[in-house]
Amino acid sequence: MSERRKAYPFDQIDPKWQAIWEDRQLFHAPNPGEKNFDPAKPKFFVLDMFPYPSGAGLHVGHPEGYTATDITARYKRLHGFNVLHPMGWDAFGLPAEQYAIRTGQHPAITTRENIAKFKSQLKRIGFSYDWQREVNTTDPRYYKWTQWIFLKIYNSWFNPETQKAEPISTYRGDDPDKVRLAYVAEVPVNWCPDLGTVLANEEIVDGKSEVGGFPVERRPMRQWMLRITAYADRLINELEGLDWPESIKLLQRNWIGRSQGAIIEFKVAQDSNSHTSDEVKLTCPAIAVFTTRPDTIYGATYMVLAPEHPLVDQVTTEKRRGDVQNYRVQVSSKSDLERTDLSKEKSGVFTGAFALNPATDEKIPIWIADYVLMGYGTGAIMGVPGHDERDLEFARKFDLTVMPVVQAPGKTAEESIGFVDDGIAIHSAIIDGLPTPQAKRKIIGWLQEKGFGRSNVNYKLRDWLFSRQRYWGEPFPVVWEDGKHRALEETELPVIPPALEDYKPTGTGEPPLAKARDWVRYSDKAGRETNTMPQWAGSCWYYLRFCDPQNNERFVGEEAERYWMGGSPAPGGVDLYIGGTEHAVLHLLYARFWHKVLFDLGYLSKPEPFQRLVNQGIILGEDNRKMSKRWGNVIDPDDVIDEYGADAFRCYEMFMGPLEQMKPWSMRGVEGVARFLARVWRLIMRESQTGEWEVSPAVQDIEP
RNA sequence: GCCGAUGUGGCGAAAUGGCAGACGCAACGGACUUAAAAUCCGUUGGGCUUAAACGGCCCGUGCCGGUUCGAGUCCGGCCAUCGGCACCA
Repeated sequence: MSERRKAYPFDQIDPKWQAIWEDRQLFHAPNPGEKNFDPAKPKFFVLDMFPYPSGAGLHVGHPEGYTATDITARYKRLHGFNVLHPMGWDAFGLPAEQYAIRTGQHPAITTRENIAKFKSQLKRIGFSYDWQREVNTTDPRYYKWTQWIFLKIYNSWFNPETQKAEPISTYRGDDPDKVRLAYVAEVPVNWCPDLGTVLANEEIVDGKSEVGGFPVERRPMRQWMLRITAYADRLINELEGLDWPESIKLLQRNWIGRSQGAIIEFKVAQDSNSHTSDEVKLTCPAIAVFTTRPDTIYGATYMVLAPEHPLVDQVTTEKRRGDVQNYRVQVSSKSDLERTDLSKEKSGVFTGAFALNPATDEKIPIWIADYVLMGYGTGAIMGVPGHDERDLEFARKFDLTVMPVVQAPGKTAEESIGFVDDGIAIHSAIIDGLPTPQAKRKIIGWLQEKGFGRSNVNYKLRDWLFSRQRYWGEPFPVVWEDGKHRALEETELPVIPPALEDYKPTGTGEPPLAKARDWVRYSDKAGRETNTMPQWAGSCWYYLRFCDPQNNERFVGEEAERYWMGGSPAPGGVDLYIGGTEHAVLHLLYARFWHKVLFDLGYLSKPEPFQRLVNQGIILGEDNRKMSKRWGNVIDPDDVIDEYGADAFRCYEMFMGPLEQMKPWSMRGVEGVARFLARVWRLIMRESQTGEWEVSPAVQDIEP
């Protein structure tokens, strides 16, 4: 039984043209200085979010965005652009390492095999990538430069005067280690016992690890941090000129979470403490709070510290010490997840201490409660139950004084309780009668004058926790000597990880690299840093490497960078970047941060990497559920191409509906597209008696 | 709770403010075939008019209102679904 004849002979067409593309290297984009480079052509940089080459191979979601960029690339080439359309591999990562733990096979081998599979699948679909520019983040020739960029970050500080990163040599203070953009800190981190590593805030979803969904706990550990908070304002402001979906810009703005407000110092009332001594008076003079509503200070009738606040022990009275300790233990035993889950109901305990409201001079009680988070602001708040929902709920539960100090339009003072928007200040002495914005300005001025406070901007964004206790990642180009860290010289790069027999996490938080004693030993006195960088490191700059992937002298050549990333008069940077929304606050924020540091240091032409961003939607299974082995609804692109060919596959990917939308796969839809293509084919071709395709007699040359 | 997106046939969907439903799926009818599959051709939003066909008419883009000669499209207010954030002071 011979194979059924294909209505459209894609089995002949696909390989024929793919071989021709390959032979003639038709999709290679020449760099300035290369032969065939035409300076008259404008450039166009079309980028896909490069994949992690997993063992499972491509799924139909990958080629959706890739098809869209490929169409754009081909269109732009035909319109006379020099088009940079590259592909590569974000290949450091957990699955290869976990496979290594199970089988002992080195992750580099697994990675090489997976890349080969991905690459052959992409070629079969017929994408017009410039394969001469392929990059792989796990290649020492690539991560040498990832480490080099880390050195640049380490050897820089953020100058608040210029609002720019500068070489650390320009820093005039006494201890440069305090201001480096890469620094070591003992901080409460997200420790994931199942993964045996710490994770960044951005990698935690609902109190669980984004990868694997394992529980995450807080514990203090010594870790490498990157000072991304220094760039908070620029990361918000410079979103402005970008052609990105509004929703993604918003996600980033919210994640950075800028709030304009004031820090106000509340003195602890001296006679409030039964065991008050001179010592306490000296060591515990005031508690700082952050508020966005300094104008409501006359309504601050109590104060709350986070249970973990360092001053809790000092202010708590002997009588209340037992209750306070119990509450703190109770809170600390809850995971972050439980803490937010059970948070509907307010809880807290009185410390027995009182603070002085600087505006009213009234004594107000100091409580601790877990609705105040140590990680935000100063870890302490002034409670204004009249004009904050949470404070009102707390005050009602514990019977604290509620006072209206902002009058809502058209309401009486009493009716204005619970009003949280801008209104008119009442019962507020010096700011009485002022609308909220003026009241804020005036009270901040007054607080500043009296030395009680100052205006302040606060961010939700935390510094980026940059070290991982893993094997399969970039080693840090850092050594430790006498308890101090020291960066290696550029000439010592790349730092290549040691061969290991056993890749297992130690479980203690000590990285697996620590097991390689010989490797760790750098000199008689110095030992290597054994943490590795997170997977995001490689993807933070891969688009730059695509501009000049084989350069051994520099992370990217100056001329190549200017040409592909500069792009005057166009806005510059990557002209079109397509990928999923899942990277909205991860890759897309981190990459912007690195880009800005390199820009400040003079290595790049433009402050932003990705000018235009489009998010593709998720492709669901035929049953309208997310594709997953569990549901058995996963579509393998190879199967589709076997049956219908690359053209039908690609056409269907684009035919399904708007790129940005979430939508279900349909095999019948693929079939329909295939029939459509066959009709187009037969407009020109017909099958002869012997079964050969020949030009239809209906098609004739016409004399011009 | 806050923010964002979406809402059009039986289904996936299309439509610079200008003939709503292109294209595809499914369904139905037909051609080819001994027959079926495959393939090809045709019909297909709802209703009325007509013996039937042709033709003609009315109603239709979640709901209510507005702007406009004209609204799926623009504006205001609801409702529903999906997604993100969520004690952020």
